[in-house]
Amino acid sequence: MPKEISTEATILQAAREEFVQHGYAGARMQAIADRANINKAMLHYYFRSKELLFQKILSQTLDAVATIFLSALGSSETVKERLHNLIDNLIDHILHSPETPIFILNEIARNSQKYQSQISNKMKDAGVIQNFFSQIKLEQDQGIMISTPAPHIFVTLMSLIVFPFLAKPVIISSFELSDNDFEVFIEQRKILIKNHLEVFFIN
Amino acid sequence: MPKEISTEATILQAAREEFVQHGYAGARMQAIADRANINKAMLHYYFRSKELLFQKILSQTLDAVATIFLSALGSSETVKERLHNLIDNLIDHILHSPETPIFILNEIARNSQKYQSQISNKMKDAGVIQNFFSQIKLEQDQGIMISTPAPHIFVTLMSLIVFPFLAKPVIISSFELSDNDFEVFIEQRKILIKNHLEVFFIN
DNA sequence: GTCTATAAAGGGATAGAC
DNA sequence: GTCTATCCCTTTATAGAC
Repeated sequence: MPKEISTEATILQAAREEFVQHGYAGARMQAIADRANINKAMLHYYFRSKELLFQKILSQTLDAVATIFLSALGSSETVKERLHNLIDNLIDHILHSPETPIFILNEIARNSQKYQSQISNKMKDAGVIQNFFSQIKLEQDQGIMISTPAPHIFVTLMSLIVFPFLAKPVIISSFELSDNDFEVFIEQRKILIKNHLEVFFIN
Repeated sequence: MPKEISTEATILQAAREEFVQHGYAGARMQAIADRANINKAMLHYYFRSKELLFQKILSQTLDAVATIFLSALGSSETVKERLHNLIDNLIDHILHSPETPIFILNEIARNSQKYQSQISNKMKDAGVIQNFFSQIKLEQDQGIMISTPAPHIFVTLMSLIVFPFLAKPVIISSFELSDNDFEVFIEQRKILIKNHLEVFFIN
């Protein structure tokens, strides 16, 4: 059944664009239908309601991010190597779909109790974060890393990686950058962030 | 006319909470009226429309933030002193109304062309940022600071300050913090961020 | 599976009495 | 200034023909 899959995929892509751009409340089923070149009735035929369609999109988005965290932090490399992987892979992912961060943070900030479990499940999956934090503790005990608490290290890293995308419109406007300039700016930050992380390591 | 001012102020406070929590599209005039213990008609009596009421709130919010930037970055102190002021004052302001960042970034991200001018005007007011960037260039020439481009320094700082508030729901959930734990976490970051900034200075 | 037409509810805005 | 009632457009969702 190639036709059905194609239609469903088209809808999902259209819905992703609409939800990500306008948020749940601002998204319009009519707009999704227009983007997908079908009519509204088809949306309800494939996905029962706006809410269910949204859940699908959010779930997909969280899965994609979780996969990156899992593969970067869940390896058996050193902390520094894992962090460098996370920097490169997460930034590349967000460069490819730049609205991911604001989409995730927004809908969670506005409806935390509702999506709390989804986030927790995906992120805590296989206990990767806990495992990673143990590795940090280990390297701190070995004198390879300084003793900053792991949550602070992690939040610092995420701040440096994610914030520029959240503030993209302000950055572009303030520094008068084109979209291409912005990508260059972000590429430069990969190196800058890695340099920053050196403060957590001895030597 | 003490009564009118009080009612207007009550509405503004109620509107701020509703808009900040749900965004423009998700906010409901009925909900604002309920929060203010009045009826919908009164909202339209004091502020003609939802759009105008929203503009008032956004404008107030941007003004408050702009004032902090102006006073911190516009002084005649060294770059380091100005940055330390910005860290302390901005974090204190956001601690007091934690939804400020997501409110600003969101509505701008989703409607950049519309509020572009507002942001630019407030932020570029009196050319404070440009003046501050000149001071950075000066201290770099004097060998006090390393030669990282000013925009990167600025974005790095803003990332470290603002991101944790944007990700608050995720942070609270991931590290199982209470609201009070979170405030402690943020207070710790004031020092941590200042330490981080040392990488931009010689010695 | 796909369409048109329409039901049903939501939500911003106003009229008009007091 | 404040309230009730109501207008009317928007938007989600469904019925039913093809």
